[in-house]
Amino acid sequence: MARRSLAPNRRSDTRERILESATILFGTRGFDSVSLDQIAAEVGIAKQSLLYWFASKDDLIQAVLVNMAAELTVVVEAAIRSAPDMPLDRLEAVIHAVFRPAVRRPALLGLLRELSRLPPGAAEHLTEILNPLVTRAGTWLRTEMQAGRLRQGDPSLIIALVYATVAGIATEPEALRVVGWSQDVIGLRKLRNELTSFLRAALAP
Amino acid sequence: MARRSLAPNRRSDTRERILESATILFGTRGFDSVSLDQIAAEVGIAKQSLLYWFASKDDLIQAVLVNMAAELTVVVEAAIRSAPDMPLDRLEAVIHAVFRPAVRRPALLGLLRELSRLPPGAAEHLTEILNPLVTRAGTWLRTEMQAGRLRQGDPSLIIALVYATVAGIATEPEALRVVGWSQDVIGLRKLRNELTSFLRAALAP
DNA sequence: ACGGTTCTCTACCAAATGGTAGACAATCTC
DNA sequence: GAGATTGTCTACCATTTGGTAGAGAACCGT
Repeated sequence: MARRSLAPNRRSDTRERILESATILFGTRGFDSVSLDQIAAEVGIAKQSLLYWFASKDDLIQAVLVNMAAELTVVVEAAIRSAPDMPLDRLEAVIHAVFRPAVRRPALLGLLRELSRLPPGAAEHLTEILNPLVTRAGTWLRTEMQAGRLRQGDPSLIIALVYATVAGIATEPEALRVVGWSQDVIGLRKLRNELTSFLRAALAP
Repeated sequence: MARRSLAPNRRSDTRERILESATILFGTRGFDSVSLDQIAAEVGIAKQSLLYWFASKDDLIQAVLVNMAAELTVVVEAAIRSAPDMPLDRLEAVIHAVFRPAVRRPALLGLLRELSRLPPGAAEHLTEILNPLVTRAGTWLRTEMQAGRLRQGDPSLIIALVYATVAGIATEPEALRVVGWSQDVIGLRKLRNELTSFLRAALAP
């Protein structure tokens, strides 16, 4: 076995490799559908090595979720900071920023969806992490609405609607396949443009 | 056991009770996360009685999916037929019709989402059933766009976007909870109104 | 009344699952 | 160089899973 010949110690990156594989598998197939053996096989280690880094499957799930939340917030915050001031343009910038990682790594938003399936309380930690982002978006929407630069509406529900649209598009390739969409470069650009047009129209005053 | 005292024969409705429980469980928690034992327990029968009606778990899944597709098409077709002629009003009528079953039985749209998780090919049958509905919606959108009564865009992707929005809202109570939404009568009405406003704005010319 | 059909059940089973115990080797500390 | 630490592994284990075999009760047609 190739791995055997490597020095096993010395600051192994095993933990991160496990997180990466687990993110993809959990995000695309769901927590219950993916076994520790599968993840270990994907990484190329024994299950017990995995359990050395994460004491239990629940531990691994938590770590994967925290990781994903951090990654998402980084992407979104960066996009917000370097975005133009007009709300619709800013929205489009964020979508542009999120679109590539979202479509190329559907697991990220897929994990967010999996939250509903976690035993109640297990997602508390996550919502705490994501809450600042959500409340910031809420107040921002509110002020822009009052300034007449966005359509009037309930900011909280608007957030949920935008999220549902983006997450749905990113995580349900099957639905896109049914309507005859092709996942190539052209298709991706068309999809992104249609998504931004859709949301611009939905939010324009 | 109470059930024991009933006559076991005589046109039992066991099959439908199994389908109903399986729909709810599969739709809300996913296929892999629900065991036959759980479904049987929910129905109040032994697992082997379940396996008498459905030869395997895959059989049960297929039956549940076909059932769901039929139910959805009935609701949608009925709403379309008894709807006004202007496209935005018609859309709103369909949403009104779908909204109650969708939110009160998230399992229906949840099942649709689960399709992505099925082994490739297992969903073929379903897409065949739903395809007529999708293509009809596509041609309808196209003609309305040409008549200038809807915003221009790619009809197929518009369908996917609308579906993503509705399905996401209906199947992710967790996301709504995060933005502080409450699932009571008032909340439901507010959500429905916001959803229709959102989609009207997104599709208006 | 009685043989076949329908329906539900108990008793198992092999495979997969999450997890424990502990051996063993490379490395670090001193 | 000795001993502790770190990281990976093999060998198990109890439980759960989807599924089989087959018994037996209630009903049906004749």
